Amino acid sequence: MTDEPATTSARGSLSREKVLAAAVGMADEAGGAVPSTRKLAERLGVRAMALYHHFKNKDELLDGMVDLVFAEVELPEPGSPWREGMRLRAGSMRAALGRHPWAVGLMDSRLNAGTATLRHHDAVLGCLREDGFSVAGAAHSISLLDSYVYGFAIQEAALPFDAAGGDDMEALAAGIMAQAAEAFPYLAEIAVEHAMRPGYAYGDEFAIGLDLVLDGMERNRAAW
Amino acid sequence: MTDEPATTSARGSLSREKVLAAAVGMADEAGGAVPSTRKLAERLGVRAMALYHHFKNKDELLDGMVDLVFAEVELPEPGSPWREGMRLRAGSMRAALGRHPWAVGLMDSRLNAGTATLRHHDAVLGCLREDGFSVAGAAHSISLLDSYVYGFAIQEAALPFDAAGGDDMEALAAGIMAQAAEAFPYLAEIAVEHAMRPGYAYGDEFAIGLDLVLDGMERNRAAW
DNA sequence: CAGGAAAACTGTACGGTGTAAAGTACAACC
DNA sequence: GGTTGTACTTTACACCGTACAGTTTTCCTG
Repeated sequence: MTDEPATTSARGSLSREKVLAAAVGMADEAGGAVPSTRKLAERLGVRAMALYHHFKNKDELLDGMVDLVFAEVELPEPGSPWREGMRLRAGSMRAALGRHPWAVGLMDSRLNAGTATLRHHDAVLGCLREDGFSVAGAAHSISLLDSYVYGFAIQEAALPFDAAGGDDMEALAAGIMAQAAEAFPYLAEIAVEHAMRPGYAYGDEFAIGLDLVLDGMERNRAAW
Repeated sequence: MTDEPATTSARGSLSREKVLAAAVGMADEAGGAVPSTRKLAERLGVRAMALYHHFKNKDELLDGMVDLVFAEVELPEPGSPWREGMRLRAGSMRAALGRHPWAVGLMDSRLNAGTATLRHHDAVLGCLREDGFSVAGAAHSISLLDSYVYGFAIQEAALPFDAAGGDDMEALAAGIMAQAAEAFPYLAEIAVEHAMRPGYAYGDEFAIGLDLVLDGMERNRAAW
């Protein structure tokens, strides 16, 4: 008379993939935070320590989650022009990090790259190499592009709640004003004349900076 | 009768500044991690809860630590040419983040900017505005530059131990090779022909990307 | 089919974290 | 002297990751 057929949990109910999917789902719901092992286990109808049968430790779980995010990023099609490829993957990466803001602070710090991560970097590199970039030029380009995309994602994720502009922005600006309006005249200026303007959305800056970077790459491609 | 504090841990031995200085020092020693409230208190010869008399909570302490890092960043001198100013502050910011790697993941996520932080941003903005950038152009430039500098710092901080190149790099490359040498040909190529070459140091990429960005700003300055 | 080994999951526990709440000692002012 | 306020301590709670030692369940072998 084992009392509960209610909450499933057959022996083989768990798996690396299911755990990762649940973890990503919970992190997405929570916004910026990865769930604790106990909460994650509870969601899966299991005790916390059961997770450790599929992951050596939490770090390994985070590695898997990050790899799942990389897997969502669209890669340049083989043979496509480098500029299109780079724009596609940069936009897609930003979108993925927007969907999974908890991943922004994790993408870089993972030491053990998963296969989706490696495939990702290999594809980006390949797109550049096959369209005329030297090895060194591709290295410069990747460093620059990754820095820009990650850095932008971080700043975007740090915005007060959403990047659509509006009341949050005004609240922030009001806070700055309150502290010292005249002490920081240029901050005040940009707040009033730029960030608080009706159609403003910080996200629009992404394409502007990206185009500038891509232009620079184009100009240096031959010399590098 | 102006008695001096005879006992080591006199009543007024603690202060906001001393706590912050100790916290930054401990974080620097530890490398990537901010100390716990208990460890920090122990270092200060005090119990953990004493800290809460000077900071509302740990987040406020982190705000203060980040502001201290911003205070270390050199600002463009008033009236200096924008390109020099931007190069100075970008390099100085990267250096500061190199000295305080624990700050890299914190700079952005702080909601309450301190006065050094506000002064920093105001000075950078001012340098651009006074040298011919429009409000919008300055906004584009700041977004781009900050994204690049933060993003680069993050990637640099995530490198296995130090950015000087050498054995760590080879170990990493060996790991990739072990996983799938021929599956990721471009990764293999760049590892062998670029990253593992004797004089290589990832830090050198910083100036390359920065110059490209500054060139782009120069080119767009009038149009923005 | 028996039985044993391996795999999957649980129970309990430990040392760590941030911090709420209440208590204690001391300084300064009425 | 008494009051009040400040600086600090004590204690406690809820939560975290995870080591370690069970307890099943499954599956392979004889």
